Formats: sequence, C-alpha cells, structure tokens
Amino acid sequence: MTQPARKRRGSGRTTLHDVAELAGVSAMTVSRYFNNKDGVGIDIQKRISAAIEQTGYVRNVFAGSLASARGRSVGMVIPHIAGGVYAETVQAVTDTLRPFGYQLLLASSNYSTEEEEAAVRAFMGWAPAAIILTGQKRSRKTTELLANASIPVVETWAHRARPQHIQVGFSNPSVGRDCTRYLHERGHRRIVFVHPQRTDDMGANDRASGYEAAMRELDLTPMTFRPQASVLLEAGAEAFRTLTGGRKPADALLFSNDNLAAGALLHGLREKIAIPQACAVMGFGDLSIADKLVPSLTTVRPPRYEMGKIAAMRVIELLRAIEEDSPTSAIARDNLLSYEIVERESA
Amino acid sequence: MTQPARKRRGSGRTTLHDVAELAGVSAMTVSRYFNNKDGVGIDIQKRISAAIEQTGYVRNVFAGSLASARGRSVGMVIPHIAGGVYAETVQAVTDTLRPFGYQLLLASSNYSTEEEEAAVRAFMGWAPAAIILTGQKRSRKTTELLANASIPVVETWAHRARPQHIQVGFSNPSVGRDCTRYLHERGHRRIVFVHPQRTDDMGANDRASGYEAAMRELDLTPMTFRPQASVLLEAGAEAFRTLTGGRKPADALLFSNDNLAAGALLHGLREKIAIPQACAVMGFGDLSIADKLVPSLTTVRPPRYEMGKIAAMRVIELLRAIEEDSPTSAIARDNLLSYEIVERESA
DNA sequence: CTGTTAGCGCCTTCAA
DNA sequence: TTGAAGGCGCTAACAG
Repeated sequence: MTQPARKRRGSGRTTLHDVAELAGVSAMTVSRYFNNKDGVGIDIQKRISAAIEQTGYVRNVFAGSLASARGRSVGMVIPHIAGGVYAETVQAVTDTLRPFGYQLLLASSNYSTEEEEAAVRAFMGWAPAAIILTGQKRSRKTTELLANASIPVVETWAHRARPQHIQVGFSNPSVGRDCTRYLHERGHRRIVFVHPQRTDDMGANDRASGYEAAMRELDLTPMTFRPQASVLLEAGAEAFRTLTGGRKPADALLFSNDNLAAGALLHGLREKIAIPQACAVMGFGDLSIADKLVPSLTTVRPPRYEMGKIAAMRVIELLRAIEEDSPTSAIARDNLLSYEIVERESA
Repeated sequence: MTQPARKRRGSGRTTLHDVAELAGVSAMTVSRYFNNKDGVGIDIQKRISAAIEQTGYVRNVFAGSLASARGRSVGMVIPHIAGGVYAETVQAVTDTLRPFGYQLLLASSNYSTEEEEAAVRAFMGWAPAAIILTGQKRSRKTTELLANASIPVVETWAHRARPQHIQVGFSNPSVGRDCTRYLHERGHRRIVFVHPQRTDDMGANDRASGYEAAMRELDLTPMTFRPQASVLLEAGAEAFRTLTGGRKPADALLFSNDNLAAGALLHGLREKIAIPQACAVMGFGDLSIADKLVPSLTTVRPPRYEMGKIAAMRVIELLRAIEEDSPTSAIARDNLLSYEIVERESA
C-alpha cells in the first residue's frame, strides 16, 4: 500500500475538524460557533455543542492566536509575589479577567527593572492582548518594547502627573498629608515621620513630602527620622525609643509602613508604655498584622484589590473598543483610587 | 499586474524568515539556533545573533508551539493568591522555571474543585508542558482531563499514600504528632487540640489525628475543641477562655493554625494572662504575624517555598527525560519535605 | 552542519 | 447563514 511520503503526527487531540465532522458541518462553522455564536443557526449550534461535549474538545489557543495574530492572554509583572502586598492585586486581575477568557501570564521582577524588561520581552512572544505593570519606574528598553508592541499597557500602583500609559493608583503625598491632618485633629502637634531604612521605596518618600507639606500648612515643624537598625521591627523600636525620649518627645509617630509601626507597638508592650497615651503610632499598608497587634494599629489601607480590578477592567474595555473599532477616548487613562484611613487603637 | 488572489497581512512583526534573510541563511538554521545552538556553525551563530539584535526579533511562541505540538508554559492552579499562604509557592515556581524559559500560567480556584476543573480545562488549550496543582482533592472530571492530557502533573501541598501524580508535600499527621511531643517534652500533659471552625481544612483534620495518636502513645487523653465564633481571632480567644477556665484547665493549646493561636495570645495580653506560664500556645503556619506577637508564637513552618521549588524541579527533570527519551523512573514521585518547628516564646 | 518541503489547527478572506 | 481555499510563523522529517 502507498503510504504518504511523510506525515507529522499531530498532537493526537481532537481538532476543530473532528468536531465539525461529527456535527456534520464545516470546520469554519464550528469556528464561528466559538467566536460569535449569533452567526450560526440554532439547530446547528445544538449539534455542535453536542459534538464538543462528546469529544471533550478544547480549542487550541496556539492555532487560533497564530491565525488571528491576536493573543488571548494578559501579561502581568509584579515586583514580588510572596509578601502579600501585590498578591491581592494579582488576585483581582485574575478574578476580573477570567470571565472574559483571558489567561494571566505572571512574572516577578524581584524589584529589578532589568528583570522586568526580561519578563516583558518574554511576554512579547506570547502576543499578549495587553500588559499590566507595577509601579512607574522602568528601563528605557522596556518603554521601547512596550511602544513597539502597540498594545494596551496599564500601570498599577502608579500615580504620576503625565502618565505614559493608563495608570491605576493612589496618591502617596495625599496619604502623608491626610495622616498628618488626622493626627493633628486628634490633638497631636509634635508629629515625626519615620522613614524606612532603605531609601528605594519611592512611595515612602512621597508620603514624607505630603507630611512635610501638611505640617507647614499647620504651622508646625516637620521632623523626620531614619532608623539605623536594618531589621524592620528593631528599627521601629529604635525610632520609638529615640523619639519619645529626650527633652522634647514626639507625641505622634507617622511610620512609613506597618512593619516599622509594629516594631514600635511591640516595644511599647515590652516596656509597658501606653500607646497612644504616651505617643500615638500610625502606619501604612494595613498588613494582616495591623489588627492583631495590641493596641491594634491605626493605618492606611491602599486599594490593593481595587487597583487590580480597575486595571483589568480598563484592559477589557480597551480591548473591546479596539475590536469594535470604537473610540478609546472615553476610557479613563488616569485612575486615581482612594485609600482608607483605618482608625484603630494606636492613634 | 496580477495581484495575488488575496493576502492576509501578517502581524507586521519581524519573523524568523526576516532574521534568516538578514543573516544570509535559511529559516531552519535560525530555528536550530534557538533550539539547540550546538548544531549551528560558530560563524553563522554570530551572523544570526547580530541579525536578531538588529531586528529586535522575538520568537512567536504560538507558531513554535503549534508546529512542535509542545507548549512552553506550565499551568498552575492554587486555591487563593492573596492571603500569602500559597504566594511563596508560586514565587518558587516562577523563580525555578524562569531560567528554563517556561512561562507560568496562573489560575486561582478559590478553594473550589469546580473552578479548578475550569482552570485546568482552560489550560489545556495552551498545551502546557506540565501542570502543577495544589492539594489532593479534585473532581472526577479534572482527573480525567489530566489523564487524557498525558503530561506531567505535580501536586503540591499534597501527601497521600498512593499518589496518582508526582506529589510534593509534608505530612500533616506528623506535624500534629511532633507538636504534641514537643509540648509533652516541655512538661505539658493536658494538651488540647483546637480545630478551626470550618471543617473543610483537611490539613487541620490530619494534624488532629496525628495529635490524637501521639496523645494515646503518651498515655494521655486526647481532647479537642471547636470554637463557635466565626472570626478566627475571636475563636482563638474563645478557645483560650473556655479551655483555661473550669476545674481541669488545659496547660497547652495546640491550635490548628496561627490565626487562631494569635487570637489566644491577644486574649492573654488583654487579660494580662502570662503565656506560656498559665498555658502554652502553639500554632501552625508561621504566618508573618507569628514573630510579631507578644509573646512571639511558637509554631510550625511548612515548606512553602521548597514545595514550589521541588515541584518545578521535578517538572523540569521530567520534561527533560521525556525529551531525551530517557527513563523517568529515576525521578522522585513522592517528595516528602520536612517542616520546621519554630520555637519562640509562647510554648 | 545546512537546506527543502510540508503541515501543525485555526481563522481571514472570498464566494455562494 | 454556510463553505472552500489558503496562510499565520514555525519546526519535524527528510535530503544532502
């Protein structure tokens, strides 16, 4: 018998053609069934859906994406998956994208713009429908890559005056300002801002500048402190010890993050110092520890989940607009979300 | 002029052929350059790499995967991204896979086997090279899907006697047993196991059974308690209050998780009850709060990162073995990792 | 070590 | 509303 010259064996999985054959229609009709059901007769729809059920057919994403030059994924780069800060944003993105059939491609940059660049480069091969990034600091090359890709780009945890991409974030200076006013309203005057030890947390610097502005508006003298200790909790204790001692002790400490603040509360507990009576303590982040400390920590909850959700929604809207060739101008490019001051016992 | 009947415009991006033309070789050679550099002459390699650099070429994953019927991704389903328990495992998987060029496809099941099934089904279209799941409870359909896919499957956070897939986990009964012995060695005799309120945490049940076995071995009477309060922290307080009161108060509480234990510690702090003097407290999970509480919480650290790392490594080994057609029997199918009892102040 | 040929499975385009 | 033809960009199989 004459066998074909050579034959590549396929993946072995059922294909669109198998389903079409079983349903007694052409492959094209089955393809339409998936892409816009409306264009297929009701009776045929039933036959097709039965055939799909029977064969357990799953569409081959590669073939479809190759043919249509359109990916069914959204790439996302976050600084760090563990640690819980960005996990909620990722969760929101997957939650929001799932109903629309987009698959999340996740990569972690480990806080490095080079690793972010590598991740974006790797994404490109997947022809993602859109890319979601974290923060607003990127390498030149990354910016180039994104520009060339000409796909929607959304920055989460970002808030700048002249955004290059769609951005979703909150204002750190406002956080600093609002916290300062919050403390002022409660009668505190000698309010000190405690920096993190590392200076690479841009958000903290922005909160500090908001604090300084607010203090000046209130005719108070801004005072900042940067602990020496490298461990967060120790640094918090150091700040508390240093700033509440001396001749002119602070009456409120505004910490750049919850871990530092936790260190202060812990110090207070061990030394049996009454907080907030001796000195109020306020943090930022609303980490899971915040409401478990004694006293519970007054802090600021950033819109972690909301940022992911809004980012994903803007992506969906934009993709739909592009597909329908409708104007994208109605889609909000600058999404400034609100944070929440969580009033607890420590301030 | 005769124009071609119809022409689809490509994606517009540079293709393998563009690179090949620029380098003065055939497309196939460039393809080989990517897949096994060794099979290409040194001088040609240089020409190719220059051409890639010049054009900024990125391989189209879809075309490659379609042609080779081999995906360059690994699908992973976890119960919950936010919350931090599984985030570290995900981080480990991405960290480990990245050097090998595999892209992570992440999905969250929200603790539902149906959603897990949907995620696995969605993955199938991406022809993942392997799938990593969490836990050992799955729907019939999922098991079928996996069997039909005939790709490596790894279960993390799993430990069963007759594993269907490669599994990476630790023994919850052993945790219960070891904690019990730990408390016994420190002189505690009236040790009570505190269940979570919800009964769907299989791990907790397994730890309880380990506890019960150990107690019997020690000729002690196992006692368990299930709080009524629905909020974890309140439930922990309730357990502490209930179990340390009465005629025969417990002298050690083994909590099924850190949050419950934190509730107990918090209760102790508020009521000025000395822990561990009045009653020792031990948790499970080593959440970030554990070392920030007062007293700091003695607990068990599950190998969160390690599980992800080992899972990814087994995937890599298996894929390599399959590719090289070498036996896969040497690859460990049952990976039992060790946890660590973290001794702190509370027990 | 390098090139040629054909096809992976789907979708775009055109035609009916 | 449905079908036929061909190509998306790459790689397996074969040939040299």
